[in-house]
Amino acid sequence: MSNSASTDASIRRRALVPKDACPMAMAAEILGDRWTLLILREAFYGVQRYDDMRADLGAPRSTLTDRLAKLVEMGLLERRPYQEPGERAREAYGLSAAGRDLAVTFMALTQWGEAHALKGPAPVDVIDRKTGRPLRVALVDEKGRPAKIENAVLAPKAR
Amino acid sequence: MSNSASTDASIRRRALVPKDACPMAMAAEILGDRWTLLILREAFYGVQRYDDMRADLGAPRSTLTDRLAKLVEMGLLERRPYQEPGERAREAYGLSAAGRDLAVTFMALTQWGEAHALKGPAPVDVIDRKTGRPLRVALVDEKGRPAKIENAVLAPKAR
DNA sequence: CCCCTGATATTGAATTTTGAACTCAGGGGG
DNA sequence: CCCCCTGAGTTCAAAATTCAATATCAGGGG
Repeated sequence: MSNSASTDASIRRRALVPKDACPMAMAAEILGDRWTLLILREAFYGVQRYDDMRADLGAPRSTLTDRLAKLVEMGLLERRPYQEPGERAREAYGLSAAGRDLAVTFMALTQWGEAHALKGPAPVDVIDRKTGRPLRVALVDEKGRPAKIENAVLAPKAR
Repeated sequence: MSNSASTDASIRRRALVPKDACPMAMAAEILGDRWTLLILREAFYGVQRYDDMRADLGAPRSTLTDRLAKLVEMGLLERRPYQEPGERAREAYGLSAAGRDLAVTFMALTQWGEAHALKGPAPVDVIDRKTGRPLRVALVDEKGRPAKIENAVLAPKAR
């Protein structure tokens, strides 16, 4: 993936889209925090309770509380009341629709992490519940045909 | 995308993979920082010079220096000497192979950002240089056939 | 009443980030 | 020689955030 203006030999280059109008930059402002990413990971694994998240992540209490509140406020997580037998009512945290829409992103991150961080396969697969086949994230064109990342270039939208 | 053990009605749930063995968590440790994401975005837009990045991002100098050094150390960016006419030798920062492998992730993030942050289309497209067709990130099975995220479930790998 | 678990808040120390200023490095020009 | 310039990096102190330890609160049960 490269900028299609790369025939310009100058080393000086500014981003094609200013930060304030760039969806990628805006997403980075929301997601650019370690604990935020780790909490969303927990949510994708189906972990919903504060104490379970804390046990899995080793997050400081006030940091976890803060980030969960922010994720709820931003609309990525939602609070869900629950009550276990013999216990009082509490609230769990589940992915909202906007949060669930990050699934592909988190899968892509996982694929990258397998190659470059863990340097080996993850102990879990994502499979298609209907077909049983393993799934991954890839680049496709508008007809769903596979494409190669090496052929991908950025271009201003036709207007 | 859900955990395939979701037939278990208990609200108590721990992540299927411990944080230390999870490629997603490991990637989050590397990428879970606002400036890091914004700098990588710059790199994907082809921006390589310190001063261009600083102008685009408004990053404090010491923060930009720090993150660039870390990205080089982690192997996502590499330093490239350059010299403009009438100027001295300097160093630019370009994506390494590992950095380029984040392209799909950053495209996925962009797609999410379009829907949930910017709430409209980005002013640029990613297109296939060979076909001219716009490209996007999607879920596919191992034969490249499209799959639906709603059918995606996590499952332990067969062993 | 007490105990328990689980969620949130508080406090102070430690760490990180930031804005402002400074430094350094080469090339060019007078 | 000196000065200027741009660009990259450093330093410093103030501001902000994070973190560990502790405190508080909330219901259910005994």
